Amino acid sequence: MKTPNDSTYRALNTYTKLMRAAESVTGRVHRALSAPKLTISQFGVLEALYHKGPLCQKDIAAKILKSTGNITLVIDNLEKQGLVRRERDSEDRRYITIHLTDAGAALIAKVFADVEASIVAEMDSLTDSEQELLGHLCKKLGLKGG
Amino acid sequence: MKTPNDSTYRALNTYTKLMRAAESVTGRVHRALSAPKLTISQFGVLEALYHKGPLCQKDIAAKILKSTGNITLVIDNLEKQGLVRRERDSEDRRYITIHLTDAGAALIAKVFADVEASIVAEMDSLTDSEQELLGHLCKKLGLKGG
DNA sequence: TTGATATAATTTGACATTAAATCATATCAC
DNA sequence: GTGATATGATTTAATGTCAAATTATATCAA
Repeated sequence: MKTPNDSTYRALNTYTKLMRAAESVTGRVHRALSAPKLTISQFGVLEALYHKGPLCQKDIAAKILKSTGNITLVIDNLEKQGLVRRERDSEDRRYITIHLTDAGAALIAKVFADVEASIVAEMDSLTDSEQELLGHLCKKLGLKGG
Repeated sequence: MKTPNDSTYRALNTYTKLMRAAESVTGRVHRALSAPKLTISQFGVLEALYHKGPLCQKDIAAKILKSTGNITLVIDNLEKQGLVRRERDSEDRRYITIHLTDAGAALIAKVFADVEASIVAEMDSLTDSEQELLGHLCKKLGLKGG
């Protein structure tokens, strides 16, 4: 027989497991960032530029789900390390386009490959069909609020 | 036929969906913390004290997976708000035991109930058996590294 | 007892994060 | 053109985060 308490218990339990799995997996995947001394946000910015080409800061912020004020600082730090450069748009001077430097491109190519390999290794504890199923359930869950 | 690329694609895809689901659900659950103006860490500390009783800072750090240096600051801010108080252990003066104040206990009881209700609401987009399945897959995934 | 070692908490320095305010530039309505 | 409004980037203030160094206290070994 199903009671409200059963449902509550099940929901809380599932939520906890989802969070633990996500933290545990990201924790291990992010180890690939420690050697090159990249923060997660820095990696996110480099990866966005690597896969999408030069972007303005607002678009980068939207891509990695951070505030624009934050991006300013993250770009500052990447620029200090010579991994990206800023270029003011001559058409609309409100925009600044961020480009990977050669060093930045080389670094992110290497690091992204490492991260990718590490994700594949993590997912290896599930069979193909389990992965499909997990993906399906996660999608259903994430869609809820929009 | 299965190729390495299929596997890689599937793994990356599953990983992305897992991360998006986790972020999306936590994002919505954590809205319950914005009205009482609690940060996630502050909530974690109050919740630990609420469910486990008074704890020393080292134990709190272990419980919410943060560094002890971090806990010092979070407790400072909670103390300023009158939600917790520090008490130096008279047996072993290296320890400081953190207690909820009456105000802190009242606040966390209310906020925890809200968070709990919001988790249940989130999980409502999955059936009971889907929740069981998701929990099972997450557990299997999280266990990988220890 | 004294010295080495261990442990809990704090401090420091660097970076991240957001919200809100501000600055510079662009665009739209008139 | 001028003024109102919108938009991209920056700054600021408050908090969080870690790693590493430091401080205070305790314990163990000789």
